[in-house]
Amino acid sequence: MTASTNPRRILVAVAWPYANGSLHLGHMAGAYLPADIFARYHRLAGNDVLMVSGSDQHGTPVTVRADNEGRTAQDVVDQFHPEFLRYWSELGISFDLFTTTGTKNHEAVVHEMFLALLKKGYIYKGTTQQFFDTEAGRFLPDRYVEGTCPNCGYEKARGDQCDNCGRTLDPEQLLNPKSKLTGATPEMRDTEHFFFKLSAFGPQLLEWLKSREGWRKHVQNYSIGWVEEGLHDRAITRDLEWGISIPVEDLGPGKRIYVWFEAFIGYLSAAKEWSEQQGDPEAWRKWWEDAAAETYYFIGKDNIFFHTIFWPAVLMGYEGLNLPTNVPANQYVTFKGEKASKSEGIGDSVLSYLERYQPDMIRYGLAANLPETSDTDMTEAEMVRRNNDELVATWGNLVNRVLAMTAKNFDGRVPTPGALDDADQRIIDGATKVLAEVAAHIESAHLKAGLASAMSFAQEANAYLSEKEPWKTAKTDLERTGTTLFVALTAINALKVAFYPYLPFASANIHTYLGANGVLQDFGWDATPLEPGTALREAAPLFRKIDLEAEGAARASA
RNA sequence: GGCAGCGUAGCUCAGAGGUUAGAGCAACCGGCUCAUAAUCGGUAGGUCGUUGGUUCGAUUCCAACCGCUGCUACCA
Repeated sequence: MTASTNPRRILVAVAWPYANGSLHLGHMAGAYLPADIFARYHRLAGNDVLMVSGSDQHGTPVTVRADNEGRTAQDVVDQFHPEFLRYWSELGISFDLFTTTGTKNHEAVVHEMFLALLKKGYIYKGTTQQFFDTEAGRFLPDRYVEGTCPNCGYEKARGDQCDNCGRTLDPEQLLNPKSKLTGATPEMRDTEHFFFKLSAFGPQLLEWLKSREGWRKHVQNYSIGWVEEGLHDRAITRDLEWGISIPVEDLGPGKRIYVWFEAFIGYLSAAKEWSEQQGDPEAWRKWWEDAAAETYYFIGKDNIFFHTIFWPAVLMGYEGLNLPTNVPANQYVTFKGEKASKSEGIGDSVLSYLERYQPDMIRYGLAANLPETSDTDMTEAEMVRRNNDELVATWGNLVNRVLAMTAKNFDGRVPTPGALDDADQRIIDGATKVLAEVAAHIESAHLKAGLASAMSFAQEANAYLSEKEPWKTAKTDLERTGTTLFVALTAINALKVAFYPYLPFASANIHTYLGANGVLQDFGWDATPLEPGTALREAAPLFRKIDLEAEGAARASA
């Protein structure tokens, strides 16, 4: 409806989770929820959004779990990929496609890109030395080598780092190195690999990074600092059996493409896969090749290097595909001051939250405290508090009280307003203003601020009701009461849109309660004026108030 | 060790070279009763991590230090 005549094309690229375990709320807050809020806003604003990601099947974490449990890597993937799909469906994370890196399509796209870069001379062959476990018959990643730290003498230092003194290490520095797989003493062997000529892109990357505007400073400064230190070429193949094959024979068997070199190519292959599914195999080009298209990568802070340096360099080398418009990487959510853990408390699997709470409650709790500029701390009690004091009390109650009064005094129909006074007009204007404000915040990836703007207008609307006291005027002046409720309904009608990216389930309900037909998504990012006389539908409270102690008791006795 | 981000009210977080530093919650006082004992108004609460420096003026800029987090190139 408001779909502009010239819709922007927005690619929302979201981190690929390793299919090696359940996700926790920190993952949601770090990447998936922000991406979804951003995507939902842009769709409603009439832009062409393509939101993609998928399970990362490859990489060490998946094989580690498989080894530990005596299963195949594929078996592990087959367990967690469906679980991820459940999160998205139940939490309302609206991917256009959530695929995996195990598809034929992905392999083909990776091969094509590899060969193109090889042909251009950005990929070359080289030899390195690496520890080899003769008992296991395989090369060992640095992490798989354990030994005594040459710096502090700690005996369980890993090949990449000593956990005791924090020193970064090379595995050959370890005294008395042992394989973590078998305990055997590994030997150094030559191994041949392909390298990506990252060093060739330093100046180009630096110029690009310095010219970015609107990026978060921790993302931009960090990236610039890294490039300024000087870029080294990186091996993009590994001595592994699990992963994407190398499209040339040169290296012999037992080698695969490095997981990170192919994972980010997934953003492109997923777009292509989606296009195939749409019956329009060339559709992806509109997001990847048209320079006017915008690309946003939603990731956690640990992935910044890959998205602001490595992937852009690959794209620069390949040529013809869009570089990131912005990479609004988030910091971490900690739980009671500690980094999210998969084993306890709020760091529990997302599913355990979905069992107890409404998805909008979870979305609100996370969105209100997103780690946009620094790590944020969260507890279950704080999420419940926000639900009760903000979501239920301010927003849910506003909707409920206005609809109830309208049902009671106006037979459940939108009243016809009389003359508007200043207070009325302020709210009517505010309804338009809040949509503009929230939009501006979301556009600049200040999602927390967008939510705060919406909530703040809900408070204004509550204050307006206190001032107008429609429950009193209902006894004396029905026209005045009608005007008040009409104005309040107008505010709610706008807020349902403003809150939609954050609370899609509740907004869909409000849309229905307000007597509108069709789905909210088709009405655009504006407040379609309410038609006096429209019949409202029977409403139920939007959010459930939570008594944490009672819930705790129920859970304890369950 | 190096690099980056952060350190602001009891709690969770905003903010900015300059009139009395903000929000929500918690506390206290008052109003209202339409609403999921929800709401509205008000009061109180901070030497803005520490120490120096630049400046007419810094909590905001700079330096050092302390603390937290991440990265440090074969974990991704």
